[in-house]
Amino acid sequence: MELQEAKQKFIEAWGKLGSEWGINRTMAQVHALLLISPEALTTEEIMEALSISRGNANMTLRDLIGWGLVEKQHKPGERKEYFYAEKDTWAIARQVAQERKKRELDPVLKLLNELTTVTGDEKDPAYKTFKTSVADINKLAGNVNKTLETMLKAEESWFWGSLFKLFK
Amino acid sequence: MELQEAKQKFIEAWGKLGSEWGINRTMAQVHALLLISPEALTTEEIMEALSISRGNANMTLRDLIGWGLVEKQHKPGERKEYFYAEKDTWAIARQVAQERKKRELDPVLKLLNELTTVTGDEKDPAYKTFKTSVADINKLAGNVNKTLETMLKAEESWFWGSLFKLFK
DNA sequence: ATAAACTTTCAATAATATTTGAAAGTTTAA
DNA sequence: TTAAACTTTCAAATATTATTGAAAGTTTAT
Repeated sequence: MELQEAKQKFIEAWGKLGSEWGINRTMAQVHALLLISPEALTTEEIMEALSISRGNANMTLRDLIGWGLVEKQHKPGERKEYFYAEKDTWAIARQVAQERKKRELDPVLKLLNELTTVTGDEKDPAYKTFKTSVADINKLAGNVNKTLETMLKAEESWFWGSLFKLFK
Repeated sequence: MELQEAKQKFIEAWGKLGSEWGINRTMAQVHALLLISPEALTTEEIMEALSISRGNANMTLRDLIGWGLVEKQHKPGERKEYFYAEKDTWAIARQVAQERKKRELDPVLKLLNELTTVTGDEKDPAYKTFKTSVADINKLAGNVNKTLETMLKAEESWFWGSLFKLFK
């Protein structure tokens, strides 16, 4: 396969994967483009490469910066802003995990904890089932949370190394 | 908090979480409703409880069955179909992980492997960066894949027990 | 102060995803 | 068979989300 075709497919696949996981397709594609680019790119170049508008490129880049996946760069003597993506995959994974934990898991955990205080009639099956289900989900969410927290602190080698030792 | 309000909030939160992770909001809500219901429910009851149309209820239930999260039940002497959700949270987590792995991770892994065979000029920075990035992502995806496979086989107690020992 | 170079905003538009509801299909009982 | 009870389908309508592009805003150099 030629580089040009491979790039194309990679960007497409990354975009699809992103959209399947609730991440804007364009955002994933811009990220993919920057990931495989050795140099930082300008807004113009990104617009051109992905055929998107200036407004879209601007907002998407801002979001990516918000996720901690991309940073602005300035070249001496130039007015233009350049955008560069973190290339360390483990760092990317941690960053995404951290953001989604903060934005989505934490609020749910908070609510689940509140829901465990629900009052009702112990004889009522609806009440009992509700309590059990919520308690159960709460426990799993707590476990996921702890695992993520460990992962966020961990070095890649330590994390996978330990996991593999565990899983033989 | 009263049971009625708590149910409401739970269904809402589950729907929101689902939509943030690329799962249709209604599907997540129907799942939530069944999760906290001690009895199997009919299509009518689900339509009523969530104010959704018959067509929507029918399709959503079919999808949930496709995900292995809900099953049909029949009561003797009745024509109506009843729907019941698996209540074991660990089983749900495994089921979801398995489906998403099959539908989304596996195809990406396949593509990534193909992309590692890209040909090009070793002196070309674009080529080198592409190869490195893809190889790196491929490795991480492989690790995630192996971990999921282990998780799919694992018993809950063993899985989290081991994880906690590991993470002290 | 002015203008060129560049970035940001956001109302309008387009694209995508979800939902409806009525008709068609199926199954069961008599 | 017939009809009632129930389920499924899918084209059309609606709702949601993403994108455009031109105007407004900002910064820098002269």
